[in-house]
Amino acid sequence: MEEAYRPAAVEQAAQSHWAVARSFEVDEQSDRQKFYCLTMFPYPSGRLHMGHVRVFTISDVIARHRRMQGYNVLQPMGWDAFGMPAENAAIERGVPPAKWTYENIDYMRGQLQRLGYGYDWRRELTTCRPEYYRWEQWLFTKMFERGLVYRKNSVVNWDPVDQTVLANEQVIDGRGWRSGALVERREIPQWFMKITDYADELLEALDRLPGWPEAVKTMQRNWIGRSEGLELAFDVADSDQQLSVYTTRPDTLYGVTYMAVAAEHPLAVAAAAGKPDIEAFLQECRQGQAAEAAMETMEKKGMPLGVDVIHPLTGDRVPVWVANFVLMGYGTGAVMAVPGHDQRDWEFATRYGLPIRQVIGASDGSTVDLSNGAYTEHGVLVNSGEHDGLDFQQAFDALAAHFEAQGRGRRRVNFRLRDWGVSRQRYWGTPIPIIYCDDCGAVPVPEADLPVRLPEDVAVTGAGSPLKSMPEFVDCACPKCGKPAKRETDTFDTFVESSWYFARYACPDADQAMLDARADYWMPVDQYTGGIEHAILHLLYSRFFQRVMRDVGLSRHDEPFTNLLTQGMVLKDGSKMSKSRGNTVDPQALVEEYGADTVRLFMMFAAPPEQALEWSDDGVQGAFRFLRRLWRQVMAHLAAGEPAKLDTDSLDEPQRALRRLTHMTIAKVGDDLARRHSFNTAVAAVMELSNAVNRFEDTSGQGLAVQREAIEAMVLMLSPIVPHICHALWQRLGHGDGLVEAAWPALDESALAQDRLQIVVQVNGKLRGRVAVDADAGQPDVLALALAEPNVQRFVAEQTPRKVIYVPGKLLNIVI
RNA sequence: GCCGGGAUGGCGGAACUGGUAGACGCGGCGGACUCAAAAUCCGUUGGUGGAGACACUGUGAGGGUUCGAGUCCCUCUCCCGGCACCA
Repeated sequence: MEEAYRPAAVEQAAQSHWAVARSFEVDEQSDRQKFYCLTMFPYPSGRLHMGHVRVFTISDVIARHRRMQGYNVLQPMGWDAFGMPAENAAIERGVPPAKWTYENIDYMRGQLQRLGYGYDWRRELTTCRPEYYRWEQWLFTKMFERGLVYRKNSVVNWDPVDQTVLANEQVIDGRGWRSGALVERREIPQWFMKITDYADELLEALDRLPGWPEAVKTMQRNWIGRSEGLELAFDVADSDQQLSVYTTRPDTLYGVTYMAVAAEHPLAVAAAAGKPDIEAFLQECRQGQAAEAAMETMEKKGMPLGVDVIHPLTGDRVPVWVANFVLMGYGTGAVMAVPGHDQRDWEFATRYGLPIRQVIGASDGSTVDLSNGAYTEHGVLVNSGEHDGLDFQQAFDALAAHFEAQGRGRRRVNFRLRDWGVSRQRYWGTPIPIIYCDDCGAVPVPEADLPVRLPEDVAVTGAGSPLKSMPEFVDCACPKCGKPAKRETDTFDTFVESSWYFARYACPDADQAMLDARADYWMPVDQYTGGIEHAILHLLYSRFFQRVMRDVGLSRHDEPFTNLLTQGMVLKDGSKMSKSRGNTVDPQALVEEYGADTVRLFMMFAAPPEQALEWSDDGVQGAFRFLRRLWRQVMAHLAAGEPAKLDTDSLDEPQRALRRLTHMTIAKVGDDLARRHSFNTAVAAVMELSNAVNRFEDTSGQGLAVQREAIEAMVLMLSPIVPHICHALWQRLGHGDGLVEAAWPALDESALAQDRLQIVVQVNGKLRGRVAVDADAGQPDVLALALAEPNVQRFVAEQTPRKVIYVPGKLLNIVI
């Protein structure tokens, strides 16, 4: 009786072997090349979901494959442990966020271990622990010293009923999720990090990241949004004030027919004094949410302020409007409107009956029609006085020089990228290490007093941060003058923790410094894997922090991640599987029913990693069936008798054919795993080899030898994906417990040689037949054979080929 | 609204550099084994026509380039992700 496949026992045995042998614990003492394989660490939401299983399995497959190729592989795991869900759980269930978080971590760690991922658990990081966050507090104080952080007002979603700041996702249809109150925009003072100081470097370095997907680099380029333009001051009529604007289209200056300012702009605020209708409009502009998507999609509205500016070239009076789509936080909070040549300005002008003036003509002299929309191409200036006839660049240069000489304007490079606001009015985060003193202002907490510990035993109510009502936290002495002072109660954006954790894994226990020499050994990350949803924010902040760490002398690297794989989301019912949407599928039940290997195999086989994967319960069965078939196949092979020693010179044609497939599969799977990250096709290729071995019934000595080679290659090639069953099969094949240390199977190029090839024959590009030819046949031989094919004859008939296209070894196309 | 991506059988997907569309798997259908079922094994499976050989047709829609287009170009539709406080 054959031994049956029992996943629970097989997986338990393999995992305890790895644990006892400390297979995945690595250090810097190695003569092998290092390979740092990392996934974006999870938020401990309670249970693993399918998105986690997908990304961790991808990374584990890459890590295990690299090990087999001889690299010294580091694969760590940790917890992005601060964040809103812990506070929400606290509000709903009364559990303190710390307790909830630590319990989730313990549960999820067990789930990860059950899935058999090859992590060095000695390096586990938990960002809500003071040993971790003290170093980001420390880095913040270093940035403070260097002038890389500052405080300014910025806008938040304000819930006027709960008297609290809301996250964008807590605003539903413009109302607070708990109170139902209409959300308002409110400005409060917040801390910012000067990521814009690095804008140029962050942009240019993208050109030197060949290991990143183009889509991600394009998104980051557009996000940084470098532009060259002109900053220009308009004089306010009947006043000594000026109104400054930034424009990338100074060539359209003669087409300005109105100006638009933000509701918070001083000019608007001043104009509202004593004018109830303007005041009412400004009030209306404060309604609504802070999210940019909301601002961009809302109805464009405005109102004249009754103030004019003087056009700097024509001297005409130009009316100033206040408009709800102009944001005080961007640029100067004011724009010059050119409705003839800017689509948004055109729509606004059309709505309010403002004049639309053409000042740009088509370069080819064709007529420009402004009745259905703006003409936004670069063209030639018209109706522009002495500047008529200039092209975009000539006009730009002429006007810039003119206004620079006048002192009224200057050329400026502008970025769409804004400084990173890191203040959050929440409890469950890293305390911002600042003390406010009436005399000394904002003072960073001295290094000796770090970390500023977050009190963990608190009651969270949902109405503001509990820190504010904790005198033992707030009240302190000014580090400079010693007078009574108040501690900052805001905490960091949780993106701060995830902007440097990758480096800390190298030296998680360092207690004298944020990073030590071990980080230089392991960094940069060789392969970083995570969700495409992080393409901009997390990845850009991490690139910024890596440079800050470099500039304060902690690292010698510019970029944190050499190669990036952005895996698609696991969707259910067409949208992202996430805790907040409540549409998760629990992998635990599947692991219990089929085992970790089945779940891993299914995730890798169901879709290519970059693509979104629409979840379906079908298919898991198929993965399980394949593993059972594989198991039986090995058992049947072992029962068939002892193979002879493989003698490649004495093989017959079927034996050579199986051997060719074995080595073709080794080449393909190696390439699929390392270069293409195409795990689904790697699995498919091994399945094909398995099917071929099943059909191969030769039990002679050499027949069994060729089978043995195929089967051992299959077990080795599948081992990164389904390591437990392969560990057990490798044992049964007589290799002991050593699979985890085994090398990737060697490719025998000589096995790939073929002496006959199949050539596809087309007539006028349509498939009409196939011919078998000698491997060294040339086009004339192939053409002669092709013309002899009856079906090809039918279509060629008496006609003379006009053209023959031959793709050597593949295809012949006869054009008639 | 802006930026990025996607769409291929009943389903997940394959086709890597413009060269055989549908590999591999799921599901379906037919059969073997079984008292029966499950499991397993064998065969078959895009659509239409045909006994068959084979032909026509087919990769979201419409157009184009090419000997040849799922792949390249243009226009459009729908879906997904991001938009700075979800992580």
